[in-house]
Amino acid sequence: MNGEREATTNFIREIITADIKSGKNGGRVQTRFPPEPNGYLHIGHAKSICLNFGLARDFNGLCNLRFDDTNPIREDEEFVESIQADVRWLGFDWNDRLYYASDYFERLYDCAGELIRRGLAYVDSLNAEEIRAYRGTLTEPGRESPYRDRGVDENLDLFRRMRAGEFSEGAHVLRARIDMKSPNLNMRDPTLYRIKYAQHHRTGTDWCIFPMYDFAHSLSDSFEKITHSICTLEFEDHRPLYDWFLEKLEMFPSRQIEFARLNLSYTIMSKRLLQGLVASGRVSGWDDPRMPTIAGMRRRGYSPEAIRDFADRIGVAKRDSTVDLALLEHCLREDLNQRALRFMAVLDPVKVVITNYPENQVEMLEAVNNPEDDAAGTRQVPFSREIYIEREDFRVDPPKKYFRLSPGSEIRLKHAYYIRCVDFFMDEATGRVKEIHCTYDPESRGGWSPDNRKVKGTSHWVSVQHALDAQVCLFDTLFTDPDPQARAAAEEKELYDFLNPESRKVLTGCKVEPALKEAVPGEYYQFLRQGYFCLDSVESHPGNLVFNRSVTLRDTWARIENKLK
RNA sequence: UGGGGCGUGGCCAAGCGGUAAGGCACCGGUUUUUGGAGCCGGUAUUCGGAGGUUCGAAUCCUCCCGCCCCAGCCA
Repeated sequence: MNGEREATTNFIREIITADIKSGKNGGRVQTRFPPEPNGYLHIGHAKSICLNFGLARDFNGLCNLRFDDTNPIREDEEFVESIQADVRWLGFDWNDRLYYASDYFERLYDCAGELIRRGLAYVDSLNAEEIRAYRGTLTEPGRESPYRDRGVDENLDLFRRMRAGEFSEGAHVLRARIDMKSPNLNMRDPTLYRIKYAQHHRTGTDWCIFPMYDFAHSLSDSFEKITHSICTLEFEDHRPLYDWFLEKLEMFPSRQIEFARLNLSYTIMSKRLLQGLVASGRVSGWDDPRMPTIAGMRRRGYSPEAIRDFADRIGVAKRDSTVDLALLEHCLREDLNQRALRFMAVLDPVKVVITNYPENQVEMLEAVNNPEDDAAGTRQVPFSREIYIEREDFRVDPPKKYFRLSPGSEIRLKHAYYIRCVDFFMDEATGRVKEIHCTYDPESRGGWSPDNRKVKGTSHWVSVQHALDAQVCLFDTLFTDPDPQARAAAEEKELYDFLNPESRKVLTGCKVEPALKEAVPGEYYQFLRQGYFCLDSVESHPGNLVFNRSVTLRDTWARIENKLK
């Protein structure tokens, strides 16, 4: 990973640095990214991925990929595949260290047995409601289950029979015997195993008992000799339990460290809610370009470099925070500005006839592919008597400071000639401008004039007879409120009430320069003065170009015009 | 009125007793064949509040206030 910005230090790096210095774990650093395969990865996961793999990279360590697949009814193979594809696309490699918690089911079962033998776990036959009632509340201690003092042999037998499928779901659970009076609810005899007759995506029907997160996660980390187990803040209360298992079982002491998950303005990060958008058809799928998912962002035209840079810039801390979407967009623009090939595309075309330009003449003009990168070279763009320019680049009554085309004014056509507006025609029916007549200055070929006169405006354009038709999707934020969840809760409304009806606008009849015929998915393009675009990997087909706008360019004029109002 | 965390500019975030980094956003200027990009400059007398310790506190102590998380056989 070259040219990567140096991430500023953070409390986790300090902990690791101190651990290495003190010789803990022999100076070894090993982390892991442990997704549950029950949905697609989103930008919040990207933060965690960059953190875990980044730490391993920077401290000469390793980072494992481990699927936390202990709940068969929510998990699916589709997600284990998408997750691997997304992590790889982000630029990280787990080599041969791909693990599944389900691969540890036998070992976990043995550890549970050992806990029973040590008198630290028991089979409880209370039902779910009873267990909840016995747990107590935040302010009242819990009560011990009447089954809490079953003997070791009975517990072992019951647990074996749970595994053997002798009981129905909910009949029994295995619980740790810790402290029903603990102020930390997680320590009030937490459930370790529950019975579920469900098809598991990997173990099929081999198992009908499944370990709970706390038990499986702690031990899995230890099995893999994870030195620093990094998770989000809501697991802080689970740490005593995480440590309890490893201590009681005398296992490798992985250390859990918690950091604040990412929140991003104008979107949501909850897997459950994202799933809801997909299921209800409010978006086209997990990879809808408006989704904050890795798949959605990839399809939108985000680069892995931009996302990694973003992850480095937002930092890692324990404070709840919501990062401004503007920072993400900035990271994308900064990356794409360096590498995106420039093209001209007219999204809302209006025809211009250059009345003094010879009919039937076509000349090829040289255009720079990327002013930020000489190596990108140049291309030839066809010019002719009739061209399209952007409708908003012409005003019958130009406002102050407007220096684009208007009756009598002169502008530069990028890479081409200076043109001056001599006439225009309205469409009676729509009241819109139908056609503009201009004259061009033959001396200004290439966009310069011998007399060095200044033209303030430069417009992009496309030759009518050479233009390619294209469809362009313009995206805006998925929600209208920076914090739609909080807003919905505050106003007792539905989250969906704050979906942005303008989050996706489809433009048809756009005119793009002929070179774009060679456009391919996965490439990044800049449409001059408009923004960064990419070919839609799903909708676009040869002869039917569909571009997605990844992010706009900064638009100073829009800002000025807004202020004038 | 249980426990666990967190409070530094609009949004992130360094800072770890020696007198408030950096980024984004914003505002100026400059430059420009993208009103893009670039470049230069500006924006916290102050670190949730109040006391205290100290020659000196965002950093240490005390109290107060605010926000987040926890009562799944979810992760």
